[in-house]
Amino acid sequence: MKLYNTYTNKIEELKPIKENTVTIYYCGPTVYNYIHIGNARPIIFFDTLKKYLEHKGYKVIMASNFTDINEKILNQSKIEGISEMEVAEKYIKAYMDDVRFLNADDSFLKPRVTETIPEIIDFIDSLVKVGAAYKSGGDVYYRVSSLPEYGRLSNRKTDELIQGARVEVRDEKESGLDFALWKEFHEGIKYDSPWGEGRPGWHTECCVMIHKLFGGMIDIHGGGADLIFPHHENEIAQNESLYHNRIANIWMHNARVNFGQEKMSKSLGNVIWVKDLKCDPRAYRLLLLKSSYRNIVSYTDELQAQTIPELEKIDTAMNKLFLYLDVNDLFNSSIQSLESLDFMKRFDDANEEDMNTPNGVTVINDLVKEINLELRGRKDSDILVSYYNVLKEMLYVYGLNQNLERMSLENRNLYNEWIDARKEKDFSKADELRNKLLSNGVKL
RNA sequence: GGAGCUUUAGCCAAGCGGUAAGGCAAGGGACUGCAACUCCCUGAUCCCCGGUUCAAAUCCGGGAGGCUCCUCCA
Repeated sequence: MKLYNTYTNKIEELKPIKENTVTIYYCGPTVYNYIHIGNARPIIFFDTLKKYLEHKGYKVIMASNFTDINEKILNQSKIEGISEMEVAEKYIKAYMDDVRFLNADDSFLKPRVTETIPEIIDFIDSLVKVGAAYKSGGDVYYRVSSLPEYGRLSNRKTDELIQGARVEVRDEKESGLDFALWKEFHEGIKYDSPWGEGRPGWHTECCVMIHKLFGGMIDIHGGGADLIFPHHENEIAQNESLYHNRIANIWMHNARVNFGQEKMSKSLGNVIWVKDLKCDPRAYRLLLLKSSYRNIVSYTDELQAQTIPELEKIDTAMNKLFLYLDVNDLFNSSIQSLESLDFMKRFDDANEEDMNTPNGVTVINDLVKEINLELRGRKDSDILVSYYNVLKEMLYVYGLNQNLERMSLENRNLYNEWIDARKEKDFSKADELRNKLLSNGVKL
């Protein structure tokens, strides 16, 4: 499949390092607060990418980290009056709840900074030894000047960065571009190191975790586009200095979610927490899938409201089809009709093109229409079964699937009575049975 | 000041040189015991001005909006 690579600014063919296996890592949250619907975009996107690759037969190993030690966490612990560890635990749990709420697979690897400290210290130590980093006071900094190609990912030249730098240049750095690998720290959680008591800097953890988990280069490194500079640029720099590679063959970045015309961010305070989403979370997923992951989405309540009937239409078709197969005992067939294979191919073709989910959604809509026509018309069993199998697969890949269960024996009897009552034009009895079925949770 | 992205019907949106997908909303019709669902029909000189080409929403130049990054942020 083709994927847009931020590193080369080109759409490239995905060529897994190890045949039939794709390794993915994307930057996870600093766990000091709940996540908002913009933070949910990488969760949803990479979950979708993973499911698509699995649908195509790849084994996917995906990891996403937790930054569980950080000054924000320390601040939050003071606000909440609990320890840093407790803050981290609380928001990791909340994050995982949100992941499941968003119908994303929660089985990815979840490395934590606090579980990677020895490796991080070794890594920094090695960088010092090769001259790519230096100690200054109790801190250690990466020496950007040691890497001529610094800035490749974000298309920046170091002299321009110096001109544009708005950060105050701190005396302890050789250059304003240098970034901290280790910071002297004497409060809260702290670790002993060759440079004294302190904490690791933010940019080091990801490359160390990747190396620890995967033992070398990975296929895809992802994250929000905001991380391209400086975070990912700095990750690459450190890795280049030590391992002489760029960590991942393909760097993928999802665009942000705005709140209306504004940027949505915790610091601006205009956020919608995932846990506070009013609608079915699948409707939010659909909202995102209807746009390319590389385009900014401007979230409004109106836009969200618009996707709700769209999801309902898909659900309705699926429910009707499921009910029909249930009542007629047609689930056992694994027939794939030519028609359904054509839909599947169109769906795959869309996703092969850098995860063109808007076009994938179009295929789902087209299939939904065909299902409705078939259910209204000839009701060919083979076709209906194969449509079901294909739609189910598509909805699973996009995380729009529901958990449908077959009717109980009791409901099935009620259902048959309902059909009979309608045939006999006993409408009051029919309505009664219908209400009973609906209250029993049967989707008619 | 530097870098980049973006502008397609009321709204979302695809499109990557060959004559504008799809969805939502709206209007009209069909189906239906009621309700819901569903189906059919109706809509765009692709921000503006030049240029290249037999052919441009698509390429080039200029202009005007909108956005982002260069600073913690997915």
